[in-house]
Amino acid sequence: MCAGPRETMMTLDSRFAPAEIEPRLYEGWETAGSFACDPDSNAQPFTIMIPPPNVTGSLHMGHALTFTVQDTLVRWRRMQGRDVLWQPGTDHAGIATQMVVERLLAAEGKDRREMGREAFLDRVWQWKAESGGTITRQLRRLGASLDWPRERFTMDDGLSAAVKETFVSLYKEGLIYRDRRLVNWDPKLQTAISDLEVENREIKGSLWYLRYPIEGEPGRFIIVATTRPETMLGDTAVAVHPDHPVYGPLIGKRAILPLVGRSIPIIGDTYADPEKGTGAVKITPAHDFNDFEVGRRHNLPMPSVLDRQAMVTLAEIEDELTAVPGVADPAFVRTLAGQARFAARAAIVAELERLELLDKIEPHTNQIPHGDRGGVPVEPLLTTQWYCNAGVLAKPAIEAVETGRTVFVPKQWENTFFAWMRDIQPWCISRQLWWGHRIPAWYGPDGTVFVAKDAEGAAAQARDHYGHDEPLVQDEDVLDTWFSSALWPFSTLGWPEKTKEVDRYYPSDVLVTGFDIIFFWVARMMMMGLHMMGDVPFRTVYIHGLVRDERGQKMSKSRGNVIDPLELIDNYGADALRFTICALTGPGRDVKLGASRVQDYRGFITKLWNAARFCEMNGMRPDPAFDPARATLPLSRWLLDSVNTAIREATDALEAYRFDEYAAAGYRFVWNTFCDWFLELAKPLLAEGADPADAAEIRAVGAHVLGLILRLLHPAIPFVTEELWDRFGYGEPCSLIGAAWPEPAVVPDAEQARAELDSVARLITLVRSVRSEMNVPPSKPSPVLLQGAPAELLGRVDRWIDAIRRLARASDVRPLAGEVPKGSAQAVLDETTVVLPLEGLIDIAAERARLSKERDKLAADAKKVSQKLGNADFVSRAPEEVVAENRDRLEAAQSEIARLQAALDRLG
RNA sequence: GGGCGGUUAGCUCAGCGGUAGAGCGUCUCGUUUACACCGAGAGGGCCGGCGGUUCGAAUCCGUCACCGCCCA
Repeated sequence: MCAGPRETMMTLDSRFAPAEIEPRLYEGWETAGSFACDPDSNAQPFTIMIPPPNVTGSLHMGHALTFTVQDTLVRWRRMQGRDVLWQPGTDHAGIATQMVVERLLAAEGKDRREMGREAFLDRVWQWKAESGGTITRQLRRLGASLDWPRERFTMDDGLSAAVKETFVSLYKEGLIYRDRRLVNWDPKLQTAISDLEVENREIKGSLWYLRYPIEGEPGRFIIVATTRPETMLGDTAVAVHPDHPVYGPLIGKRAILPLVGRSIPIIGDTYADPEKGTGAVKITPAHDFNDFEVGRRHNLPMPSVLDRQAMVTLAEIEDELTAVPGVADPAFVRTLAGQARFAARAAIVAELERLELLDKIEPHTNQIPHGDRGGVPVEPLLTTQWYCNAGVLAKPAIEAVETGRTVFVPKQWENTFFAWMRDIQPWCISRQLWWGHRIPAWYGPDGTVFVAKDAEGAAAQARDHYGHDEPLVQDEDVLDTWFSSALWPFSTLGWPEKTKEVDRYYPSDVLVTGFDIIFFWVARMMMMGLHMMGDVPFRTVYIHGLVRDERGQKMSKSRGNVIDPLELIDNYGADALRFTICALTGPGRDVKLGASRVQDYRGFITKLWNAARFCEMNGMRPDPAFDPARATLPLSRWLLDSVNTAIREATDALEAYRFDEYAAAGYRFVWNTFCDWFLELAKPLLAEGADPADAAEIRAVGAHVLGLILRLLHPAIPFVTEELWDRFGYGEPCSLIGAAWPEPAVVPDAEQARAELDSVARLITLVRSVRSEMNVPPSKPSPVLLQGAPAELLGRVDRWIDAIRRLARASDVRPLAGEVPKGSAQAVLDETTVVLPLEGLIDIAAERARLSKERDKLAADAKKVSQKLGNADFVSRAPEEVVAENRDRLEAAQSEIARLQAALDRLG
C-alpha cells in the first residue's frame, strides 16, 4: 500500500529503493481502482486497446517499449481528466501455443494425435490456467495501469461469440468462402498458413538444367532450367516465351517427361522469361504458384506429387507411369514413393544424370519461402481452405486512411499500409490446428456446407435443405489467430452484445504497435472494424520501432544478445527502464538499448530523489493555499516562468507522440533549471539569518514547483513520483495518478525576472569559466570587479551577492573604481568588463592567450556577419528582422572585441 | 528489380531554410553540509560525396556511395 500519513514526515532515505517501493505502490493503485474506466462518467473517453500479448509469452524488450509508451499516454490523459480505458487481455496465439504445449507433451513422451482433440485441448486450457498469468504479472511490474478487471482473452466466451458472429455474417455476404487452390503449406506443422506467415530466406542452391526429349524427334531435346527438380514428376507442360528464337517454334509440339514417361505439351506463355535459364521452364501447377496460374490459363492437369508431409506420393500419377527406354523407368519412380522431398531430389538428379538427361548444374542463390513458425521451407499445396475476400474489405480501409479518418504517426507508414492493401490477396483463414476458434461450418453427408453460429443453427439449415434431419460433421479446422485479433477493438467491449462500452469506447483513440505488425494486425482491424462496426477502429496509429541491442543488432536467442526487461527492472527499477525508453523513442527510429543506457538514466531518477530530499530538509512542504501569482521574489517568478515553459514543452511533446522530447523537457527542467540554478540560488535565501519572509516564499515556491515536477513526470516515471508525492503529502496516498496535469500559470513580471536571473547566471558562469581556465583553485576566492557595469547589473549583483559569492567563489563583487590591477584576469559580459585581481595566481601568458582566442573567435564571427551585411542581395532580399538581427550581432561582437582588446592592452 | 528509412562531436541521437545542439564518454579542477548515480569548467564537428535551387542549405531538389529494413 501507499505511504500513510504516519510516514509522510519521515526523512527520505539517501537512495531511492525501487524494489521496495514499486510493488507496494502498484498494489495501492490497483486496489484503489485507479486504473478503472468509468462508463457512466461525463468525461471525454480516451481509449487504447492493448495489443494482446501471446498467453505463451513473457515480457520482452519489445513489450517493455510498447507498453511504456502506452502507459505514458494513458497516465497523461488520465491526469488530463479523460475517462481512460486501457483495455488489457491476451491472445490465444494458435500456432505458438499449440507448439509450446506439444513440446511439453513430447517431453512426457506423448503426442497430441494419440491423445485426441478433446484431451489435447483440455491440456492446453490447463496449461493456460497455470502459465497464462505470467505476462500480466510482468506488466504490473513495469507499472502498466491497465484496467485489469476488464481483462479479456481471445478464446473466452464473449470473444468467441464475436468470432462466430463475424464469420457467419461475412459468409452470408460472400466475403468468406471455400476455395481449392494452392496454399502455403507448412509441412512441419502440417497446416496451411497465410502469405504473411511466409518469410523468404536467401539460400545458396543450384539451378538444374534438364533435358526433356521432344516427342517424335529422337535425339532432340528442350532444356528446362529448374530450382526444384523433385517436382518434375508433377510436370504437365513445358512453357516457352512465344517470341523465343529457338524454342518459340516448338510451341504445339510435345515433350516426353523423363522418369514418368508422360507426354506433355510445349506451350507458349509469357511467364517463361527468355532471359532466364534456357528460356524454357517446366510447369508443375500443383507445386508452384506461378505454374499454377500458367496451368489455369492453359487448362493443364494439376497432379500433386508431394503429400502433406512433403514426401513423394504417386497416387495421382500412378496410372501415367510409362516405361520409355533410356528416358523413363516406372520401377525407379516407385522407389521414390514416401521419400522426403530433398532425398527425392537427390535421387531424381542422380537418375537423370545416369540417363544423360542432366545437361548441367549451376550454382544459384534464390529466395526460398519458409514458414515463420515451423522454420522449414513451405510447400505450395493444392487444398481446399477457407478464404476471406480481403480485396473487398480493403477498399474502405484504404479510403479511411486516405481521407485521414485514421492517421498514422509517423505518416510515412501510410505508404507501407497502402502498398500492401492495394495489392492484397485473398486471406487464407483456415488452419489445420486444434487450438483456436473452430470454424463454425458443418457438412452434410453429401458435403453440403452449413455455416451457423452453433450446431443447432446448422442442423436447422440442413433440415430445410434436405427436408429431414441428417447427421452433420463440423469442420475440423480452426481460424487463423489474426482473425480474432482483427475483432479485438470491439469484441473486447462486449460486441456483438449492445453494450454501453461499445457505444462509448469504440472507436479507440490510439493504437500503439510496431511496424512489423501493420499487415498482420493493423490492416485487418481496419478492415473488420469498418465492415462490422461501420467505423474505423482507431483514430491514430502510433508506430514505434524495434528494440535492438547496444550495437544496433536485432535481439535474438541465437545471437545471445537478448536483454531481459525484468532483469533491468530488478537492477535499476521500472522507472529507470521506462524513462530510458521514453528518452530513446524518437519518431520512426529503432531503439538501441542496453543495461548501460538504463544505468545512465537511473542517474536522473536518483537526481530527482535527492532534489526532493533537499527540499524536504529545507522545510519545503506543500501548501494548498500558496498562490503562485502572488510570488514576489524574482527567483520565484523566474522559476515559475521556467516551469511554465517545461509544462508547455512536455504537453506539446506528448500531443505529438514525441516521447524523446517529453523526457528531455523533464530532464532539462529538473536537472539544469531546478537543481543547478534554483536550488543553488535558493540556498542563501534559506540559510540562517536570511529574511524569514523570503525564505518562506522560497519554500512555498519550491514545494509548489516540486509538485508540478512530480505531476509532469508521473506518466513516464510513475513510481518515484508517486512515492515522493505521498511522502510530501501533496495528496492522499496513491493520489498522484489521479492528480491534474499541470497547466501554465500567469507569472507577473516574468520578463523582468528572466532578465535578472539570466544576467546573474551569466555572470556566475563567466567567473567560473575564467577561474577554471586560469586554474584558480576553488579554495581561493577572488574579488570580482566590474568595470563599466550599468546600474541595472550592479543592482542585481547587490541582490544576489550571497549566491554569487557562493557559486562563483567570489570574495566580493563591486564596481571597479580606477585602474585595472596588475595581473588581473579579465572577461567581457555585454558592456561590462569583469576583472578578477589575481596577481601572482595567474599566468600572464596564459591569460593573454585566453583573451586572444576569445577575441579571435568573435572577430571571425564578426567578419562573417559583416560580409553578409555587405551583400546587397542579402540586405534587400532577406526578411527585415533577419537583417536587423545580424546588425545587432555585428555591433555586439565589435564592442566585445574592443573590450577584449582593451583588456589585452592592459596586460601589456 | 521496386519501395522505405538512415549517414551530424568518440558513442547514442535531436535539429530539417537564417550564428552547429543534447545526453553519455573524454580531459582538468573540486572534502561548496541534497546528490561522487555529484558539482564546475574545457576540448571535440569540411552535418557521407558531388552537383543544383536560394541573398542564405545540415535543413529543399537531383545524383552517387555505403548501412539497415520491407516487398517481388
